[in-house]
Amino acid sequence: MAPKIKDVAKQAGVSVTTVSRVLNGEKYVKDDLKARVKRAIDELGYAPSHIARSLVRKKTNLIGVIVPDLTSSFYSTILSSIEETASLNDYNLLVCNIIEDTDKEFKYLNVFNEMRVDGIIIMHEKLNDEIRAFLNKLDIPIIFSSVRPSDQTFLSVIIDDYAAAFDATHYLIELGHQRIGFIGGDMRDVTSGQNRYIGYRGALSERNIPIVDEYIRFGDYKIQSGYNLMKEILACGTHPTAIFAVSDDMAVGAMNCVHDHQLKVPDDISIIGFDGSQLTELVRPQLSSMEQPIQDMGKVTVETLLDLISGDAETPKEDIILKHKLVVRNSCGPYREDK
Amino acid sequence: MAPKIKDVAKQAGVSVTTVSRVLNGEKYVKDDLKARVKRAIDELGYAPSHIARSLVRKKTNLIGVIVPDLTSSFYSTILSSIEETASLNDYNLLVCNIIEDTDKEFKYLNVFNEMRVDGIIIMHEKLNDEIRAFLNKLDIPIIFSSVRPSDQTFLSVIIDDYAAAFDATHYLIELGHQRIGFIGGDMRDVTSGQNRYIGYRGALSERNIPIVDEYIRFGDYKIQSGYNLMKEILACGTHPTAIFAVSDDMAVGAMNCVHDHQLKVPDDISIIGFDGSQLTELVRPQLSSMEQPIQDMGKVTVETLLDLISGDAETPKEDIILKHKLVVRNSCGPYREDK
DNA sequence: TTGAAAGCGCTAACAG
DNA sequence: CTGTTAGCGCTTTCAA
Repeated sequence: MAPKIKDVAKQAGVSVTTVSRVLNGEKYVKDDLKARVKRAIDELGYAPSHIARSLVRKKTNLIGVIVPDLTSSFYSTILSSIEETASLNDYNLLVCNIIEDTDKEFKYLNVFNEMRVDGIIIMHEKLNDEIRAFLNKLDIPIIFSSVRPSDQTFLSVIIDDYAAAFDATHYLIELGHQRIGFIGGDMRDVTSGQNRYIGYRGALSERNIPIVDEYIRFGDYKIQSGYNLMKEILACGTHPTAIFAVSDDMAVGAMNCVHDHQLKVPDDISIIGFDGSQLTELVRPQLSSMEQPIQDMGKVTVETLLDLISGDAETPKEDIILKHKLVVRNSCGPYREDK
Repeated sequence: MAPKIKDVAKQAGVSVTTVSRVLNGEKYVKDDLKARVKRAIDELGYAPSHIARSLVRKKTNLIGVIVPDLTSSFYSTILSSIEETASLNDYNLLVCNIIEDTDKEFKYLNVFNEMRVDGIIIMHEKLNDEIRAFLNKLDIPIIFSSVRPSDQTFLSVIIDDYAAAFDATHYLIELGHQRIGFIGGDMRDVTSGQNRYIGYRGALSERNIPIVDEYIRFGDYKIQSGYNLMKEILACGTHPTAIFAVSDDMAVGAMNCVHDHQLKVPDDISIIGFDGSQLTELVRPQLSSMEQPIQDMGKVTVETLLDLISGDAETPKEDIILKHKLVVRNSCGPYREDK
């Protein structure tokens, strides 16, 4: 059995209180006692039980994180940033990978509650009623990262998805494209689904470019989905000369589809992605993308959550909007007459 | 403050023991009491404290996981599988992303210890002396996944890296290639560094194909590294007609480099990767790869660790070797005279 | 400066 | 079947 504080006390010939004091770096301990305690700790290889500490301190230094898909380049990167920031602040991550599995999510939320985690980070916005109700009853600070659920009860760290989608589409228009297709997300998602779609339409409307329903498809943000939707779009009579996909994954899927149809990106079809994931630099041609500040998003999410946890007065009441940024690589070219 | 078991007991007019009993699904509780307790739990929105339970049960249902790089396709996939299996068995994951940061790893290992996690999964093999010593003193079950550290103290779930590398190289030879380059890993790593290298050499030797040092480079498994090493190899007078890269990431980097030099895969150079990560199907041409059973590896790792934790007699004393598998896609072609 | 003792929220003998 | 009670390993008054 691992040694306990009592064993250390005995070994050092002091009371447990004194041991506790040196453990917690308190001042009022004479140097010689402190030294004896430290030696005893070393000799016994003692490590304080975080469990016992949590019980009395009512603080676990645990953050529960709900990720939609660990294997996605976007989420794994943001998670990595979350982990880094948490670690820097002496917090640890309990991660749950829910793959569209609502039951699993609910179960984990319950576990987080029982674990008495200090805070919860959620990275998807498809909350069902059961979960929404549960979340509202929970008195654990909750923050959403990269998404905002439809009700405004919780704080979110996001970008302005409407503006970002608008700007991405605008970029394609500026390149001279008129037939611009849209590979969208889930319209049940406000931020990544609806807002990006509206932004796309907004940019076209502003220039009086007709909106062609045939060029517009919705999927699930994944590569395969991008591939399939692109296939449908290519089946249109005169297909678009440019595509705006609302995730890099979908954009890559679309690129692959174009490739498999013996067409060239960007010569035949320009494609712009969204997110700024690692994929952008990994594919050929490299993917231009409307990028979210992924690293920063993770960092800000954790820092804001920690403020929420510590009950800091300065904690923002409104969503935190980070800046998006167009990063041009090689997947978009000017419109060419002959195509 | 969240309600405690005592509150439930009072509300239901029973003792805390009875509440504890229905909480733990014990038999000897009369139905009417059971019903009253359940109602009280609902009314109060009571959730038992995992902290308190852990303290008395001496079991946390926590598994600490050390991942070298969360954003890597290989590790995020295996982590995803680990998470799934753990969740199925009511275990939760504490994840630590160490990015070649030994201090962070040491710190986390200490945290795992203080948290009294029930088991630890480690996915890298570069243990320094300090960490090795710490691990040996720890009396928490530890298992290595996808790697095996040089000393045999701990159990590993791996493939036969020598055989896999041999087979991959052999495949290229069968395609008629004689000038076969090698993009390797870190030679301090026994499994993914040394064994794969020896396997490569073994396959060449078997056919009496001379080993050309110029065609052999070592890196860090990442895309950028593969890119850079390929660049060096292409700078050789007569460059190889085929490349074996010991990670899919490096293989993709090499492919990109070939592409950026206006050469074609596989027409000019064949490339085979290693791992079987998601990247293989995402790039064009799709990458042939010597695949590890990633999903299964995560699953087996957790299941074996759980056996270790429960002290099952059947727990294997020797490393668990899973089967590798060559998956042919479009990145390797037959040797052509004209190239 | 130091220590004794109460208690964090729960489980598990041990009685009844 | 049900309740009393003693801890689990630590922090924290409160006294000394």
